[in-house]
Amino acid sequence: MGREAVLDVLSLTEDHLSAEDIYMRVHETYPAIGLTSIYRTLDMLVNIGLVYKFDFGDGRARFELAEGPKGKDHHHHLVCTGCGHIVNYRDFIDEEVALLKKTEEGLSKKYNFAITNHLIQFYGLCETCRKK
Amino acid sequence: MGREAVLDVLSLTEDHLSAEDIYMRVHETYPAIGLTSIYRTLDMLVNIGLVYKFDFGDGRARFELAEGPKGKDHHHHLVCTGCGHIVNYRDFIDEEVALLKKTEEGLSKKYNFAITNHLIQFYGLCETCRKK
DNA sequence: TTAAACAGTGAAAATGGTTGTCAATAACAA
DNA sequence: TTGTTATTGACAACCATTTTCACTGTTTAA
Repeated sequence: MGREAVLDVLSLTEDHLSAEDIYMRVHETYPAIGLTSIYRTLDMLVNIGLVYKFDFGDGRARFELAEGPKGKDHHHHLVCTGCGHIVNYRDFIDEEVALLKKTEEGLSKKYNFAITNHLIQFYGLCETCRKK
Repeated sequence: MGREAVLDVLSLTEDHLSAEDIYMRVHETYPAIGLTSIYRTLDMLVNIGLVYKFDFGDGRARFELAEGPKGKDHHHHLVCTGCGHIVNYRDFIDEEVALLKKTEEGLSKKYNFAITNHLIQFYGLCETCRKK
């Protein structure tokens, strides 16, 4: 089963890998694996909450390990619309999360939603792309 | 030119239309239009900032009119992962935006980004989907 | 032990939103 | 008119993802 292999690959990087990125890395140590299984495994990992699936607008889904039990590694994203580079930032998170929690409660009540997740992303141009 | 037609369609709804949704609606009053032109026009409108492009995870891009000059209609999204229903909420926005602005400044400085945009979405289950 | 039911797998084909190509036409300039 | 350029839509190509399906190994039941 490739579950372990996929989790290993994801735990070794800060990058946001696409399904094919993951496939290629797993393939190195486990050449029998097929792309289909990668998709299947990712789908399953996302469903049980071990992996997050993101869409940064470049036409392919990207994956990252969900943070541990205490939410230690929680972060948000800063996306360069020029080159696609993504920064995981962990500053400001505390304030953001506090506000989000408050907002979440208000929204839950008003719109009768059971909120399970949130997404915060900033878009802009990184230093390099700004100079072009 | 379909620019006006596309903007008209978008200004008449609170929904988040896909390219094909827009195509069908424009087609009613402008049957000569082709889907290619819709994509081209949307691309252009997104580039000049008149339209926002979103991805809510259902495999197709969705579009909405950018808010007016004073940002009067600014809102964030509440997405039901069960049925895909999207709520535009305008409550809590003031606090959120204030914090975002502050965060934006910090991130800009620290990571040397020229931030142009942000995205906030909450995910969960709407009342109907929760009962299933 | 044997056979049937079942779960897991990868290759290949299918799907479907989006993009690219290209010829036709319109708009404009010389 | 003639040449140049910009817009357009039909259609083909693209490509990430999903579906199908045959094949395998494993468990279950008798």
